[in-house]
Amino acid sequence: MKATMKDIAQKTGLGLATISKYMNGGHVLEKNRIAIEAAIEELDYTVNEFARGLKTNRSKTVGVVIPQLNNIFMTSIITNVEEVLRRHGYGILVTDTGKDEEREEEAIRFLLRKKVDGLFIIATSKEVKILDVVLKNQIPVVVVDRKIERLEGITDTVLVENFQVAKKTVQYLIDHGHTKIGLLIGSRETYTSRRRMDGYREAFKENHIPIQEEWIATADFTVQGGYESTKRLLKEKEPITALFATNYEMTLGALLALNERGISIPEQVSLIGFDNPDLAKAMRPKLTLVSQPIEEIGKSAAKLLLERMELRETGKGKTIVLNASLEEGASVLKRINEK
Amino acid sequence: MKATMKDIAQKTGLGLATISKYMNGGHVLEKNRIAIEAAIEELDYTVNEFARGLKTNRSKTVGVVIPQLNNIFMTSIITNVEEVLRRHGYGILVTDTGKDEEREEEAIRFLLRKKVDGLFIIATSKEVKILDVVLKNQIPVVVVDRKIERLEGITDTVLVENFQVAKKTVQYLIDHGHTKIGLLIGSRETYTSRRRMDGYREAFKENHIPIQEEWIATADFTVQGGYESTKRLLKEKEPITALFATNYEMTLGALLALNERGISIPEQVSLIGFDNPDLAKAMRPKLTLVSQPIEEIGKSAAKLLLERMELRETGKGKTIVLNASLEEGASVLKRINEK
DNA sequence: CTCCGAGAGCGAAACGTTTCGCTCGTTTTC
DNA sequence: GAAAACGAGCGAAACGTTTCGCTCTCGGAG
Repeated sequence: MKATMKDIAQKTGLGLATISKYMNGGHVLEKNRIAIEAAIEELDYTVNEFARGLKTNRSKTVGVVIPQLNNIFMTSIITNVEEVLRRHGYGILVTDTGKDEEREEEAIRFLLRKKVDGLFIIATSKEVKILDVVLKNQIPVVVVDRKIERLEGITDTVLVENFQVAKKTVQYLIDHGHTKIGLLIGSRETYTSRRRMDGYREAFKENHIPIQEEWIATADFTVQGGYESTKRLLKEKEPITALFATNYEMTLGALLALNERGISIPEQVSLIGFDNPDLAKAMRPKLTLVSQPIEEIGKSAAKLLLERMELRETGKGKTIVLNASLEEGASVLKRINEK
Repeated sequence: MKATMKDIAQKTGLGLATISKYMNGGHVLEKNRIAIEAAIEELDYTVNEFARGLKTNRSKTVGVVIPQLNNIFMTSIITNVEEVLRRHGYGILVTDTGKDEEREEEAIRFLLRKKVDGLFIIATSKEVKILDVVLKNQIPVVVVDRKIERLEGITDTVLVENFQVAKKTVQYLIDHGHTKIGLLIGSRETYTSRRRMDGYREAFKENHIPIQEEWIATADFTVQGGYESTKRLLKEKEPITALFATNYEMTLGALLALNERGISIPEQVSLIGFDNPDLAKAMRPKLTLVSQPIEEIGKSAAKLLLERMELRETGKGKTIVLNASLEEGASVLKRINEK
């Protein structure tokens, strides 16, 4: 039915090995090249990836393990990873763990069976034990966004400097006279959330300002969570004067809640958001926010993995730390007569 | 290195064919079954999917072609599709076309090379000519959410009844005394947007109410677009009294814009949103919205494709049309003294 | 007691590549 | 001008499955 290399060899009068060589970018005589190309065109030949894989043991496919797909940050990373990899002939097999540790393990096992050449993971569980199996199979892994402590120095990692930027952001609020600052984080277990929270705490500590634990709200990384937590924060006895939301969805939720309550930004409550500069710029007042280099995260991770796969290394413990930046808008009020 | 069937055969003293039979769910004698399982365990054997694929010509992988990943509707579908397919041993190869027709074609060609067993597509271009090649290769295609007219009766399709629900929604607004109704759609080219817009027009027509073209705003399916378009609508000379946003992101954008302007819902402007009942329920006032059966879309599409792949059919032109429903909240005001 | 059929197991031939170790002819080098 | 070096092409042996057409065994029907 479908044409094979043998057919091309027959048609051109060349040997099988020569066709194979051509198909893999090798040099053949000009006249043979033309003949081969003509035959390919005529027979509509394409390499059979199964046979190729059987010989080379590469699928030209990588796995992506993500906690949940309902989140702009995650999907932006996927988009960028996909773009870079596809350009290099790699497809991405996406799996969603639904933030469940068991499903995470299942997903990775599944990808292993599918013979992926490499793996990206934004981890759900702390240890991700199953990754040991992956590494034993010589499959390179790039850990993205959430560090897996026990694998430091073993797998490659791409992270954002969350601690410093969070600290700096809170410092910025403190410098503007705020001491009652709400914080919206995803959960207390997630690496990035913890880092951001630690930065928050550190800023308070350095300024010798006491923290109220109620100011720290876990909002599940969702719009809804941000909305509800913000409402809760507004009801606290010690009313906050500023709010820092640590992802895009929670930022939207906070905005909705504040607006709905008729609380003006920044006059009554100052707000600092996260990600998505486009929206922030369009808004009035222009939103001050922490901007992560989302595109770069995906692209760096992709390039790192590509390199490992090309060289058939499993990873060298290289860690790329990217900086997020605080982009000043007009959503933070300078409080003068603070007491 | 890695164990093969031959090793299992050797270890158990059985023939290769018997092991293969076992691996594919065939019956073997109890004592052999035990021996095989022990050997598999001991040698840590797994089937080599490349070799299997070479023989069977199936990759147990399907392609997913999506216009853009930054959209809850799209990602929810992927999530559901992935869940169902993975349970059946299929992986999903996700490609993002970035709403570009050329990239859409490229993506499909790419998936073809990757030897996917089936394809889901939420189409970017109107014709998607390249699908002819896919079908010629006997690969079943399920068209999701956006009908491809020329393939009616050829590929299977899963759609939402957009026209009726949009008409009904607008009728609902009209019944509540609104005649100046803004509409946020994604673009004028997209199938779903057109259907929703047609429903909107039809409702006006049936009620003999004139439409102002300026009320129809294209907002690119994004929060930002919804936000900006809503602001624009609020500035029109003929001020709208109601707004219908036709996806989740644009709904959020509209909410932001309305709240920011201090326009109370529903007293000054009534709002009907789209998708994501969770947020809608949490909000005050509870948002009236059109709810699409997102989970069902993904699951139906997945089941449909699974069936085709199992039976090695390429599709029979079956169309599943799911109903969206109007869920009443408190974000629409009944205008009494309309004139 | 014989015969038959079902069930289990087997051997070997594919599937379509890549790659190793050759040969052969042409070009370069001293 | 001979030897060496090089580039191009080739044949054949893998890679690890599935599957076709067998054989063999055993139990039950007649």
